[in-house]
Amino acid sequence: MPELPEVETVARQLEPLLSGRRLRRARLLDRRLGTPPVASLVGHQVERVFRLGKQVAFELSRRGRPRFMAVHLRMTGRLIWQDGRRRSPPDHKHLRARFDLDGGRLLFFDPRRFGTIAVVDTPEEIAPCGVDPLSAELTPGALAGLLRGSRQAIKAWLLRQDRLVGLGNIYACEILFRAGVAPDRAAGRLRRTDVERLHRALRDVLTRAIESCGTTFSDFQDARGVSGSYQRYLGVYAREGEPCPACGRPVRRIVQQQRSTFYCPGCQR
DNA sequence: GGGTACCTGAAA
DNA sequence: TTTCAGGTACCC
Repeated sequence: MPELPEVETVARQLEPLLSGRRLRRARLLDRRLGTPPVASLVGHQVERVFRLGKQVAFELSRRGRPRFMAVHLRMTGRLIWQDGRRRSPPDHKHLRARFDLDGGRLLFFDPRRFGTIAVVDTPEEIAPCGVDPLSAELTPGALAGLLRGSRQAIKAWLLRQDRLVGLGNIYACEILFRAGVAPDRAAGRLRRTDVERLHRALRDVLTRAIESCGTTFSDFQDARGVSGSYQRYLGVYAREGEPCPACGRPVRRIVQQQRSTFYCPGCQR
């Protein structure tokens, strides 16, 4: 569940569940995670949970000194809060890290093992360098400035985390569809009206997706896990051959950077 | 910039 | 058996 809306959803759900609880034990269960000093956070209290780019960030503190843990879900990571009274699930398959807090535990599952965990002293050390598409900073003019001079295809450009943070394959496709911009257009060649439509589409699609708690394909549900409903609104993603919801022409799939791009050749120019 | 690699599981 | 997957680090 790993693009901006899904990460935002996870952070919002965890925030009230974890805030104020003290960390009692922290265990990494997969060598691939390396050796972030999670044990040094034991005894700290969770102050807040928030999204930073595509990462779920935890601010913890002890005696007024803040520290931060950042979890990147990558492709298949999931963070699940489990109430203290409930027993651990019998199926601990893919459990990669476990954090015991007062009254419950935070479990990190990750089948593909691409996820990462970092422990740092300041949020700047976590922060990816791009602009958050939902921040007030990203005006249409600012977006035009970022795009200027780029010869990259706009679809590939939207995936660059050093320009905008948080977009992935699903939302890059959906945003271009909403904006009516063809995915192979050169990013720096978009006209002013294209940039304005792109800016609006960024806001509209992401805001709506967050309201829907993100997109979920595999439809498992868990007590406190996340299952979104934005897939209901997807216009083109994973809809190759189906009629475009706007014009009825079949949705087309192409490959850019070894990844699928879905678009409507009628609506996107 | 674009290709390749990193992992595992589900679906074709 | 092969292909595909919501991500990104690292190679030329």
